[in-house]
Amino acid sequence: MKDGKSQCPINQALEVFGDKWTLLIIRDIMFDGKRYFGEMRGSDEKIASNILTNRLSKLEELGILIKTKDLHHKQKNVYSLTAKGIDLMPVMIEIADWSAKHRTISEKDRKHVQELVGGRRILQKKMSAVLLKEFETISKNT
Amino acid sequence: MKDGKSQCPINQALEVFGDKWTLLIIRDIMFDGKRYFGEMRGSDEKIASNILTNRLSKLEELGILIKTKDLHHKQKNVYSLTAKGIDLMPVMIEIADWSAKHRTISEKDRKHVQELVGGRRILQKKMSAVLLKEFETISKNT
DNA sequence: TTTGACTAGTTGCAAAAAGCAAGTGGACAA
DNA sequence: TTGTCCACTTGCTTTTTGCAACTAGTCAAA
Repeated sequence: MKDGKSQCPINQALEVFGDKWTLLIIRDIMFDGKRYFGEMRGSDEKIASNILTNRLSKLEELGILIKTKDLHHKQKNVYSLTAKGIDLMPVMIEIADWSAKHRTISEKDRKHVQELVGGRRILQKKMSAVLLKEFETISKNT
Repeated sequence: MKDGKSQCPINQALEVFGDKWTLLIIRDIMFDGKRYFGEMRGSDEKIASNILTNRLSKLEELGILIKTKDLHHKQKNVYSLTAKGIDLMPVMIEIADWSAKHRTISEKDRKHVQELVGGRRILQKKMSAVLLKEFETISKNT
């Protein structure tokens, strides 16, 4: 235990996403195809812009996402998941599956979760590959 | 969306454990065999007693754990996971697996995580069954 | 049966984080 | 050049967290 912080795997993960907002941002990019600050700001949960700025920069520092300039709109940044971020997909899916079983969610989401869980291997790999390709493309151009 | 709260499965879950402490408490019970207030208070992360009280009662309200009296020590309470809490095991294991891959954890923990992930079906089912039996026993006596 | 340690909490206060609304400065399109 | 959109920033209030001290019931031993 260094810095008074435990090295327990659960605690190590919670130091990254043990808060109300971080996983919602990752969800926006991973499942909802959002890439811009404004798109994420517009999500249902209505994150405040200062918090969003804070979380995006933390996630960038941690190497979970990368920020690049949009080529067509200079004032816009594109946020994409890195491999480290994409690897959170199984976590996200298990969380969603638990919610589908024990919390109130919409029928549409229930179906979506079922697909992800049922076709875990196929669909999940496919989605991961798409995201990873995007990340690699971006990495090359920077 | 009711009460301004989104029904997204990720958000629904985060309303339960989207904070720094809740999953650590569940870890203590699920993997570390802790059942008493004092045991959890003594964990490496040093949760404050008022926060622990607060989280335990929230988790009880949510039906994720139940609080019963210890028969041999009247002043002690026993906290056990319900089926709803036990169902968080896949989430916990995926989180631990992600940490093993991307964060700093001890060799001992790494091995433990490997066992859990590798023998997912067998070991996980076995552990779930033990916890569930404990829960059922307790449920009958109350 | 008194003593002292242990139990699960509670209380009060200070510090940190979150939430809100308004503002900023650069880019863009007309 | 004017107005709009963009990603933030700033200042302030409210909420949450963290800390330390305290309480009341329980227990085991003297």
